[in-house]
Amino acid sequence: MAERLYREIGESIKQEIAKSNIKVGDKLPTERVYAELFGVSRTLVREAFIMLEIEELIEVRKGSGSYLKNNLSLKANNKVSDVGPFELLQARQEIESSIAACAASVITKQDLQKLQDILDIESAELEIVEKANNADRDFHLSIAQATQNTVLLDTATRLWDMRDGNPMWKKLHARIQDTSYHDQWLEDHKKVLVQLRKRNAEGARQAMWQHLENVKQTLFKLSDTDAPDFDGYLFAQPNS
Amino acid sequence: MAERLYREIGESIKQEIAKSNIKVGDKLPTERVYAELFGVSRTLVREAFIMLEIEELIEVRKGSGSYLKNNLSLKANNKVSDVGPFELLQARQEIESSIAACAASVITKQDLQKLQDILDIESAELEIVEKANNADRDFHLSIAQATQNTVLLDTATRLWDMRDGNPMWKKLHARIQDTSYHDQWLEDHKKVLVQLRKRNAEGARQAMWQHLENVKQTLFKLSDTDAPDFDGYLFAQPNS
DNA sequence: TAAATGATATTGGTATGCCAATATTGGCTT
DNA sequence: AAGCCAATATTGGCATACCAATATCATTTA
Repeated sequence: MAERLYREIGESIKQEIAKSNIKVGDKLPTERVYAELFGVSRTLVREAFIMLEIEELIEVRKGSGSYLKNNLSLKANNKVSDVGPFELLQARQEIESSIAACAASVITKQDLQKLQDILDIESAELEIVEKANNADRDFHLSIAQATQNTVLLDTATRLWDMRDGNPMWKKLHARIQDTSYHDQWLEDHKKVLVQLRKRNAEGARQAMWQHLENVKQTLFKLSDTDAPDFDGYLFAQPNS
Repeated sequence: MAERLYREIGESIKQEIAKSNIKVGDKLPTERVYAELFGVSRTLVREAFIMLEIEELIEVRKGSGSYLKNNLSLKANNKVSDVGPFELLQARQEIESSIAACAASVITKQDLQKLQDILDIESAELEIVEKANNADRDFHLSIAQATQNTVLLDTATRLWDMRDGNPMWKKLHARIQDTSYHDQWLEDHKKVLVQLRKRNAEGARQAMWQHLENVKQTLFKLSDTDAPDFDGYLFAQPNS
């Protein structure tokens, strides 16, 4: 529980909008109306409106009212949890290796230093799962950031959000924590950094590709040997 | 102006966090502290916190406090309209060429036929801008679909939504409609399809890369010659 | 001494009230 | 009758005050 109330109100408002026949550009009921409708204070409705505003669903104009900005049906709430870990890994292998190649040619000394720092943390905190995980994510996303292309960073972030929000992945990854595969991956990361230092685009692409190939193989073995409950998530197996 | 104050406060708080040495997981100063610091009411700070919470930057716990959830520096600006056309094209070049390579090895006969049909439409309706545009999108997204990887399709769709929702891109693209660059691009598309038919991954990658390179060059010329208002959107130029 | 407990402080949660910007209305002028 | 303008209503913006959950700490008790 402990869901924040403004989120609930926000979702309720979305439903109300969906039920009504409000079109894009139309004016919404006022904050006061929703407040009375839901039996809460206007403050809460206002907070919910802020949420919808940030989601670019509505536009708020002082003294005038609030207006529907985007079509609610295009929300495209991708069921993150429906994506299999291997399908996601396959996509990451394609995209992140390209990102690594792209980063290699434009990466700055500061970025390289930052990556080195992250690797230091990673090797120091290797046994603390939480920390190692964060360092892992930081390493990959920092490379995306080094491309100086916000779209690439945005895309990579999205892929990692998919991973972290995926229950299947958590289940799979939980099995690894005892083993020492993190060592292997740390070595992979180092190899990637070496290529980035050399500003070798194809080398970086290859190193990142191999790294994610290793991750795929590792997880595949684990899911294959003692996890029959991953059937149906294997359609995008390694080396497809 | 008319910027909503809570956004300003939110950005200020981000700066404060950046200046401080608060790490992920650490507790942030309380709402009251920020309120006094900025000389505003706690309500506003609270609204700013909601914004940061939705951005998944912080986590708010009742009675306890607010905590840094994600690394501030890795947060991408998801403001679609803020992304320059060339930055987006650069990302598409990286990602879509990888997608083409991936598709080449798993593409089905049906997919190939579908692509052929789209190209037929494209060449038939070449002069009808709207139709040509749709066919263009269909061609690219169908390739993504051919990978049989929903994450890749989702990513590609996202990139095209960014394009179509971008006012700058519309402005740029409007200049093309009179010219016959679509011919060139149709030829590019045909070359991509040839490589896909051969199931030549590297060939498909190269063809798609070259296609988007051509698009970049074309748009770059146009923006360079008679569109001084695209300054600031060119930081991700071709061949960076 | 250490664990349990209850009082107190801290912190986010919610409601109410007034302010400022905008929209609407009604009367006046032409 | 049409258009302008002022009075008024509507609506979101912001601040203050009090509530509830959590944390902290002093006291008690085994």
